[in-house]
Amino acid sequence: MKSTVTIKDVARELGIHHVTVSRALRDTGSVKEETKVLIKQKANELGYKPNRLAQNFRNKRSNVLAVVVPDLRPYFFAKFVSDFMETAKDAGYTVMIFQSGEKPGLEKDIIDSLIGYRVAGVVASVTKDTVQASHFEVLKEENIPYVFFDRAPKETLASQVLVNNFQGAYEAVTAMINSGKRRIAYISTHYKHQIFRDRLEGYKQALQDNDLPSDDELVVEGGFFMKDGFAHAERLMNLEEKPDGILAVRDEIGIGVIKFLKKKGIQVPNDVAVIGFDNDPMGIACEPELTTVQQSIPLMVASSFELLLVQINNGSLNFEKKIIEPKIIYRGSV
Amino acid sequence: MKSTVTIKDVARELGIHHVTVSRALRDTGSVKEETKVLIKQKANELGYKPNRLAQNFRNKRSNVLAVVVPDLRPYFFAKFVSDFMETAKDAGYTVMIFQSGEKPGLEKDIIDSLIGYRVAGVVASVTKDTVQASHFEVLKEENIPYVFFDRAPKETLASQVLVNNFQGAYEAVTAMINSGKRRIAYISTHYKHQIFRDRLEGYKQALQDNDLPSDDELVVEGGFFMKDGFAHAERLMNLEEKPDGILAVRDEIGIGVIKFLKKKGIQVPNDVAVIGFDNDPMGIACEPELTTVQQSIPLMVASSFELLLVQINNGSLNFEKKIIEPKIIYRGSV
DNA sequence: GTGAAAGCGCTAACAA
DNA sequence: TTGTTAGCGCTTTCAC
Repeated sequence: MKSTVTIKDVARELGIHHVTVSRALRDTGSVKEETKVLIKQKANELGYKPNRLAQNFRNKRSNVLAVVVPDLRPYFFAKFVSDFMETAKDAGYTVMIFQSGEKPGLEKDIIDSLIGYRVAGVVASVTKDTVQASHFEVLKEENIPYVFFDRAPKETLASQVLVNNFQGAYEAVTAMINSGKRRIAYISTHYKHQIFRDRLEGYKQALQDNDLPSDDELVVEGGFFMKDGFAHAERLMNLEEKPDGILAVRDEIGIGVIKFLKKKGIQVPNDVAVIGFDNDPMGIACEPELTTVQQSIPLMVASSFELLLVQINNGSLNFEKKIIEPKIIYRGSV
Repeated sequence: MKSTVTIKDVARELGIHHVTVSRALRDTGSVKEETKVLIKQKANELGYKPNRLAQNFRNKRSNVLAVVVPDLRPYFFAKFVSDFMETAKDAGYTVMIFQSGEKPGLEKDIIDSLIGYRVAGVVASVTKDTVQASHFEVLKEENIPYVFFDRAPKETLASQVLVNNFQGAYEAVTAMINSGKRRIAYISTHYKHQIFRDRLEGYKQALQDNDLPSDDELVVEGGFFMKDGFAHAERLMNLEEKPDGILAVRDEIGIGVIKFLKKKGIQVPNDVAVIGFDNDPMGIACEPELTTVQQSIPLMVASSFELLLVQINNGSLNFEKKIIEPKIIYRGSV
């Protein structure tokens, strides 16, 4: 049971001072090339692993980045986190992930604990009920930079990477109109959050620009999953005047819609067109394959990371807003 | 720009010793109830956040658990990690996640860095090419407990939570036989890893127990995604003697198979039955819905966590093997 | 019940 | 180029 090796152990073995070892291992200060080689060799031989806890503690800041998402399971977040981790790793950072479970209270606790870990920076997508940014302000006090992606609080002076949701919805609705649809519905999850409202606005604007009336009974909200899409579709198709196109705020909901329509023998896209958001691979599993509004995750990751790194390196917080333009992926449902 | 608050700040404000503050905040040792209340109040007022870096450093061990998975994106891993994080959080642990990208070399680097963070424990599912457990042994030297889940190295003396893959495949094949299928194929990802081999064995055994011949050309391997399932299905259906049932090693592959069959106008399950593994919600998106072999993730999480915690609390490593029995979720593809 | 002392492993700053 | 000193914030041990 060999106990943990420290720089002092390495130093003792070599009959030198542990500070020299520290310098050599980090390629800092000046150490004779010869001793440096010797040190690295010996460190390796003894199986020395730097104690990050001590390092980070001493440096008053860790090399850990925190990512806070509502839920890790949806493909969009899983993919973002996965890609972000790769990017961070390549830059020498380790990532801690936190799930707020869409609960603002939990989100606040997470932020508080993040401070305890003296993370180097935070990337967050807030819960759908997070309107205020107040619980993020403590990060500012601690001088910990943070960047919002995809979902940001309504008013915040932090950097953010957002998707042009208005445009995404606008184009999706326009695509359906272009393929001859005239009565288009919108299924949202809760409206509270800006991104869902932006989509709603884009939807309405597209109708208006095409001289199509907007009908409140075609705008429904609530839920997150296939079953919710299924239920909403049922309600919509029971309307006096049925829709001939449905925009779903998430692919999963869109798939639920398609499943309902098919069950009722309604043709997709001939009778009713469907478009979702997120480019979830699940959309390829369904039949017909779901047309979707894609938000480039690699681009969002790159931007988020960049905006964060600038702040970390400058040691100052700043405010920059980056808008990602969405793109419609045409498949079979429109 | 208020600088960080430490226990000394709290102590000074109250005119007491910082050690007393430390004790009060952790409810350790004996502190007069009255002062304790005062201390907590003041700490809260000043916005004191314990410096975890210092705490963990001083304690020589962090309250961080590491989870190492090949890839965070597949639903199985995303869900496991998500659930595991919840369980860990409730027990006061924070989680660091790492992706090995199915690369054993990277996996080794991850383990090494984990030691630097003095994590309290590690839960890992190894890459499909990890056969030896040698790079995990360093954890043993550092007395860091670890548990394998789902995929473990071939020979290891660490605790593990595995699924009875033999049984899962056996039952899946039996189910197809019971519904009248006689010529059943198996699409695997690589064979290297034990879990995929176990499934192969279960497949073969089921054939044998039903006096059905085993035909090598019905066993194919390679790939991970829908497109791979699609391609394999194409090859299988071009055979002289076509299969009437296909067992896919992953749901995504199974869905690819179904997509191919439907494209060719082959009826599922009437002409060909399909069963996958993982209970990926994606399987519900496809039509017909995919019958699948489910491995209870909540059970795996609970077991993994428990096996890990026992070791952490005992301060000793031990070896326990927990087998989770799979369950077939019947949907429409068989 | 509270305080004083010591030290975890590391690195910045200064000295030689 | 190398060594010495000091201290990060916290907790354990021992003394009062």
